[in-house]
Amino acid sequence: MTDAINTILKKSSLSVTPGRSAILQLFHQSDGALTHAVIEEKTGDQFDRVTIYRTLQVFVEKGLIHTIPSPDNSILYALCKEDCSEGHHHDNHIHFICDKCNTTYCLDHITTPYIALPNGFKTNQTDVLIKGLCAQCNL
Amino acid sequence: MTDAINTILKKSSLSVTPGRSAILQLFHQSDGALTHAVIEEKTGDQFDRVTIYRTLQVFVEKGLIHTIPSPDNSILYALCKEDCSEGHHHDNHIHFICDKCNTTYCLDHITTPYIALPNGFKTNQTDVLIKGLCAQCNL
DNA sequence: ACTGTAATGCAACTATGTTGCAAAATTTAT
DNA sequence: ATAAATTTTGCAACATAGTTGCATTACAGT
Repeated sequence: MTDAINTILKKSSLSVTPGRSAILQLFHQSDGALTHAVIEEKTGDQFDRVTIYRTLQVFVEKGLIHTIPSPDNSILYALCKEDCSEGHHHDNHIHFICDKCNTTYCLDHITTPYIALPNGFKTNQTDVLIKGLCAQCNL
Repeated sequence: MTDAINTILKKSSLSVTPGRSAILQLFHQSDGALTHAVIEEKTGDQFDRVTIYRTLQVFVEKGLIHTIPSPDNSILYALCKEDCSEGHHHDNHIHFICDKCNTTYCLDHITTPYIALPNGFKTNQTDVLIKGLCAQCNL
């Protein structure tokens, strides 16, 4: 497992450090998106706050994770899929936040719809954020 | 002008104070969404930071303004339209952020599309955030 | 104008995020 | 395997955002 994680890091030409391995592994182990605070907590305060911030920054730059605009304005980070490359994110999928359990899912297989804008407006990127109940909480 | 603003405040059963009038007027004068920092600046530091925070909170509660999830995670506030009522926002329109001038527009006349979710998922609210170039910057 | 209620400003505090720099760890080359 | 060069880390300090309690002040209704 750790080997696979480290291979990903090397592929992105990042040096392998305990912090980066742990954080990337965390992402691969979780369903949903993570906040800085959650990462700090789940890594058991082994790593400095600053290290986590910088690690997340680097991961975003290298196309390993992407940020999700959230309604309560805490930055969410989630794994990118294969087609995200360094510098350019293909982040055209839909994000779903459960009102009950507060988990954020990336619904990768659902792509954002085309939305016609008024004259003169040009779309670069479309983010869709749906709030509601997830399959687990909707039973 | 100020009279019209104060009438709105009274309709929402809010007491009329210089701060509330000024801030609500600011919203009615601007095209796009505003951040706390911008409001603080545009009111010329007449009002305490805390007062502005509390005013925005009250306006959101009363359905006068709504928050917009933004990609850079600064909280944006924008005027609600007629059909927003106390406690329940009908915030199903599209938000557009210009990459160049950074203005955020509420495209009220364009409603969010229906998006089919996986089995078990239930939609409560859909937010759409489009980034690109606005009519002014796309000339 | 007076009184009860609500809003304001101040101070202090928490949370979140950033920057510079020395120490430590990782990588690369030998 | 070792040493040099480069990166990363942790610490300290700082910057920005947002919250809370409380005394003072302003507002609304009579």
